[in-house]
Amino acid sequence: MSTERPKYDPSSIEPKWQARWEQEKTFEARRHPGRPKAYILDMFPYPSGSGLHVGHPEGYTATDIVARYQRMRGVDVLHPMGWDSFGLPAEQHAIETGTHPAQTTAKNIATFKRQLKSLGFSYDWSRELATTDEAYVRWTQWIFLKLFQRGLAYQAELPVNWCPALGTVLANEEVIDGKSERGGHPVVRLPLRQWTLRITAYADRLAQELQGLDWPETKEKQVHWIGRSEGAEVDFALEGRGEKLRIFTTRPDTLFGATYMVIAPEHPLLESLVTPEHRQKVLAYRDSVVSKSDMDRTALTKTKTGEFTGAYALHPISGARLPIWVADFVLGSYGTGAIMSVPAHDERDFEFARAFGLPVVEVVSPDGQLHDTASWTEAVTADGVAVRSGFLDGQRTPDAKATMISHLEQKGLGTRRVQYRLRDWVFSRQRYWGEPIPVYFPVELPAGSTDPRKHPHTVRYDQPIAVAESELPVRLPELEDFKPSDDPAGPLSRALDWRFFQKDGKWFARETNTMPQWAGSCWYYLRFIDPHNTQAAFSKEAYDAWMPVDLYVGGSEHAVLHLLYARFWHKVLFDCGVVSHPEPFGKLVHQGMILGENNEKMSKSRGNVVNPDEVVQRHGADSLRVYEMFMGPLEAVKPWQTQGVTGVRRFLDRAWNTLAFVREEPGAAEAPLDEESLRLLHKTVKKVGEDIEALRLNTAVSALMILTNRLADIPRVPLETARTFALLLSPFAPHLAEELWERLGATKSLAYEPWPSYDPALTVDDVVEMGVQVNGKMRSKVKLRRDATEADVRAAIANDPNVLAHTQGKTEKKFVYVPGRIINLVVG
RNA sequence: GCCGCGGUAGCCCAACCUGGUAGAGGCGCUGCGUUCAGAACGCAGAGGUUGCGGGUUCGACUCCCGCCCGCGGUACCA
Repeated sequence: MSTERPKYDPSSIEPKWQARWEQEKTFEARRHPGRPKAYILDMFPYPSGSGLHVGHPEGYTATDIVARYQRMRGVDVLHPMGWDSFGLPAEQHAIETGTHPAQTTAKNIATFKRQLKSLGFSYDWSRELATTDEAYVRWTQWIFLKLFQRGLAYQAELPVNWCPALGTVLANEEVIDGKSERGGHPVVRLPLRQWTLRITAYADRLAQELQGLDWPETKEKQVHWIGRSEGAEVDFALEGRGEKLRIFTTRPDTLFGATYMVIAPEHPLLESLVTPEHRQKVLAYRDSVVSKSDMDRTALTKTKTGEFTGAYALHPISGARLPIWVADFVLGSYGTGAIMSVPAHDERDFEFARAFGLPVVEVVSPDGQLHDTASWTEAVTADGVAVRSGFLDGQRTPDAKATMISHLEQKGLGTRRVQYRLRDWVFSRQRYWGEPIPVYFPVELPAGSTDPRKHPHTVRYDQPIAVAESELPVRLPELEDFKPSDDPAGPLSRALDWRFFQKDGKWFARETNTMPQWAGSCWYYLRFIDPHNTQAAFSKEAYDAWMPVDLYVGGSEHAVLHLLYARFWHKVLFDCGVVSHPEPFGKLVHQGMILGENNEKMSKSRGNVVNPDEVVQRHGADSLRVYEMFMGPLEAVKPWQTQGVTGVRRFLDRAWNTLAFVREEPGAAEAPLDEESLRLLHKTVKKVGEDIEALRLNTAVSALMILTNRLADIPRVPLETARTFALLLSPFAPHLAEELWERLGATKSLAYEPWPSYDPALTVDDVVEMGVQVNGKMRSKVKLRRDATEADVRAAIANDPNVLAHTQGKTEKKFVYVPGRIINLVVG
């Protein structure tokens, strides 16, 4: 063949087209009146120091394909990218090297941006933003003030995991066996003033408004996380005391089966109710538990532990004396931190009762008969009929619950109550590299003190004052030293000139806690619609033009936290009238993780990390993109196969060799396409379009491969066919497609070229081969027109020896003929 | 334990939604062509009791029931 022809060379084609797109601002999002819009969003990355890994381009390629496809269909597309750039690693790096986190962050962003650009994604880079930008922080703080003004941001004393050696507060996951995961330093549980967001006020809406969303199983995860349970709060009198012990139960119908009470080790009444003779043991037990993190408490305690306090509660109806125990399986942070124990009908209570020899009384019976619990090996938790329960006797469980609650409410002994597993969101971090919380407090100076930076003073944390909107953003102070101190107030407390200021002759102190990394990602999708607005977070026009997000793709590790937090903020903004949809993300897809070649999670320590830069260098961005889509279903977890990339590279090579020179062939413009190839072409146009819309990108690639193989086989490819192919390929391998498009005679980018259409009549074959079964077993095949009649079929198979061999001497019982599908002779 | 997803050729995966000839595509393997030889390329080919057991049906990878295995999430939330 003509050896003069250039080979497919992605290393020259790809930079050429990337430069062209950038220069011509091809992908700047513009809204045209009357056109449909699509807001196609990736979860923006945290720009880590190690750069992009092959997992990033998976979701990004999928959205890019959809974005490019939609543009070709005449849809206005918003497809932005930015950086979730606050975060611990940059701060940790600062502590170790003294490099300012802003510097590290800028450097990492530059690397990420270069890598993403090398993959040819069609982002509108003019909308790039970073959560660390002051212009962005300003509006993050503005939203915080909205929460604060609505009473949804409040301060509370909460126990945290404080590690004095590291000088930091640790997440539960970072504490193992009472020691820090990193370094093994002791960790103490310490109550600390924290900003908290009242997400529980939105619990029901967050659960219910999931219903209309096109989301995967993530919806169930969120519902479970929110964990609504309905029940009652009941007050138990304490023997010999004025106070009551309030408990929460979902089974008020089992009240008569309560044989003892259990309170959490952190219960406020514990100290005062424990009797002198039990005091020592109870307090020792409490101390042993309280120092543990929640994780350890729940993970390590398979067998129940606890102590009797010596105190008794009185049953609100029967007046029976119920011993009060303390045990760590009762959590201080859920419900009221106290329970009534009904061992016959609750697994945990049953276990505890057996461990400590407490009585088990049956009050719910499957058959209404009375049973002896002595031989029971487990609790009966199913619904049944109330027994040994006075006025409830004979009632089914649901009725008994309702009856008991009304009774309690009537007598003033308890109330109906809905309880959530979801807790309010601890929103402050004792860190430097985060958004300052835009709040300050009055400072009181005792006589003789004039300057809180030098003299003793009291900060009135109980009187928080919102920073005026006009003064936003509150910027981070410059620090030389990012090291934590032994003060849990965090590094900002050392920036005295920043922290303390005077106004109208009075001293005030700024909040020294910062926001968690989640804050910035809670609303970035809103800033993308109007990223340069200096008057507002975004304009109403921009909102109406682009919102809501039509497709949101990102990892399922964010299924609960990020996606719940963002929805929460959105709903608050909805209530403020700032946004006009109750939900921000219409359709959500989680891409599956890409494993290493050895089928294990990619990690440096396993030595199985694939670097996308190397793949791009070797085979080009188009090969990487197409391979990642071809690996398997987008949502599936799948292993990397280096040989697979080679296979895709061969496909692109073949496409190049088959199509790049079509125009130079004499007579290409008039060359006819044989009927079978024509049908395949139309089938492919149909399938690729449908597959993109359903995000079945693996099978779309496969369809393109089939078409390529066919075109490579026919003697001459017509120019129009080659042009159609380039358009079909372009969302997947945009650089190669643009290059082909140009070689086939175009002078401008194909980015807005109309997506090819197809003739439905050509997408079905009129002659099909059908299987012929006898009694359901395949015996032969026959080629017939799709619209063949039963008589045609009978004629066609009448003399088929393979069929006759199995029907000879038998009588036909049934003749099944599904046109285009199957023929089945049932004989006997 | 509970919830979710999955199990098809040596490997990655189609076909399952909507039952109808088990195979689209890629990798690997075998043979042939090409080559001094290899790589690349081209052509041809082999390879499966669809995790197991039962049910429904003329017909089950597909639908239903029960189990086994793998992965992810969650874990004493009263």
